[in-house]
Amino acid sequence: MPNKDERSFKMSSRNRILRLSRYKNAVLRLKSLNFVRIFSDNLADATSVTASQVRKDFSIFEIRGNRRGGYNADELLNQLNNVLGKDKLREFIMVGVGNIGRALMRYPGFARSEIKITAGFDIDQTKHAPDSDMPVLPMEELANYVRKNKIELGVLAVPDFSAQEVFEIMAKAGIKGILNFSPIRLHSDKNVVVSNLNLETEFENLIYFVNTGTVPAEE
Amino acid sequence: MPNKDERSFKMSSRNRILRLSRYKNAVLRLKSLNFVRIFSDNLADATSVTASQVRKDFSIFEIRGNRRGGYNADELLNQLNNVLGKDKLREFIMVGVGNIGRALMRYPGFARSEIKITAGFDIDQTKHAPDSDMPVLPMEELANYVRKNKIELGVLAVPDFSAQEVFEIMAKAGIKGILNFSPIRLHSDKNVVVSNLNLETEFENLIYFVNTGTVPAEE
DNA sequence: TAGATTGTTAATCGATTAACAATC
DNA sequence: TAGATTGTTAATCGATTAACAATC
Repeated sequence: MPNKDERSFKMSSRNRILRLSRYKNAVLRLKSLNFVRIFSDNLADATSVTASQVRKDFSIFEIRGNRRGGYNADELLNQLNNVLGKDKLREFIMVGVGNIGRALMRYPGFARSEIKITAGFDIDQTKHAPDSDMPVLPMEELANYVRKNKIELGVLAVPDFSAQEVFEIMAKAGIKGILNFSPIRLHSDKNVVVSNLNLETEFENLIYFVNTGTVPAEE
Repeated sequence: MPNKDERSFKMSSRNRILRLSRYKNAVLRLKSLNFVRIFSDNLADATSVTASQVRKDFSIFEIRGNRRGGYNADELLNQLNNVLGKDKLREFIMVGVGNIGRALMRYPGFARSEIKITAGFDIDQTKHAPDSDMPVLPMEELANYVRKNKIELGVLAVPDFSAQEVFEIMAKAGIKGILNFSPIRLHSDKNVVVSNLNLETEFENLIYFVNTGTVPAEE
């Protein structure tokens, strides 16, 4: 839990949070161009939304600017990072060290961010590497590792036939949020938030819009 | 282009198409349980939407059932596959054969589907493997390969600093649809459909919903 | 036929946008 | 101060849901 008040948590749609991530990325880019003040119009242009939408989103998270002076770039970045939980390091375990799992463990894009995958778990003992600096451990050690290291987040990247079973192992171990790359759609109960990312579905979506010659709405 | 009439193409939202993919996956599962007739209520349960939503989605794509008898499982699967372009093999090139690119090239989930990555391209010559059955070729050969093999679709998985440049190479070569895994948001012009999938953003989204203890709406 | 389910229309809900008063 | 931009309210738009007549 971040240090902010419970009051500041708003029930928000997935799309709104996705936009906040994009604003954050745009602010990073504008800052690298030495912007000190950023206007809602700047962010609107950079992320292809309306300026009204930007101000509305900010307003919902009580991100306040300066009438006439826009938003201070540093402050804005801080506030967005705060909402997105980038105020401190977030540690993940990777469950399933196959193609996708291994790729994510090595993904350099996380290096600059506050996201870190600290260990992998797999049933295949040929993949085990307990002494690596990013260790791969047997599934049996998952619960213990999660407890000892106070891990709350995990990525699930196992084949379809074991997804449900592995989900339950993770939930039982106390994992609170799972990013699910398996092709099985998992349903979150009260205790675990699940975010499903189905690769085949993403490909199918692109194929549809290419076939029809239409353009999908911006996410 | 699929064999269907232009008239049958509806301008549709990304979310609607994502739901069609899910219905399709649910139908596959129900068929494997020997279902012959499928009701809108069955799909509603299986995909966590309302039965009204299912019928509305079908109605928009002129997928017709039988009053009283629901939808014939085989017919329904066919019609959904048709809309989603799974009526024939779709060939992709992979541009950027790093962690993510390689993982997708080897992803077994595509084997059963009508999605195939036929070749990879990379500037790093240590990655080149022109004689492999899934060849990795130099970037210089991309345009030629695309033309010769009539490729329309591609995955972009290069680092941020080269994303824009590589996008333009792909567009110029005649690629019509790009699934973009790079952290740079690309914008589609009239000629190329771009679908952006930002991994960091997906992680941030999960983190937000775990932190706030709220549950994201079903996509 | 009687009963159940579709297909579609109308009602509702939520998200986006426009407009503008507040104010820096 | 005059002018420009925010923050918020009201209007619009689009997507979801409810309801029910059509019909198998």
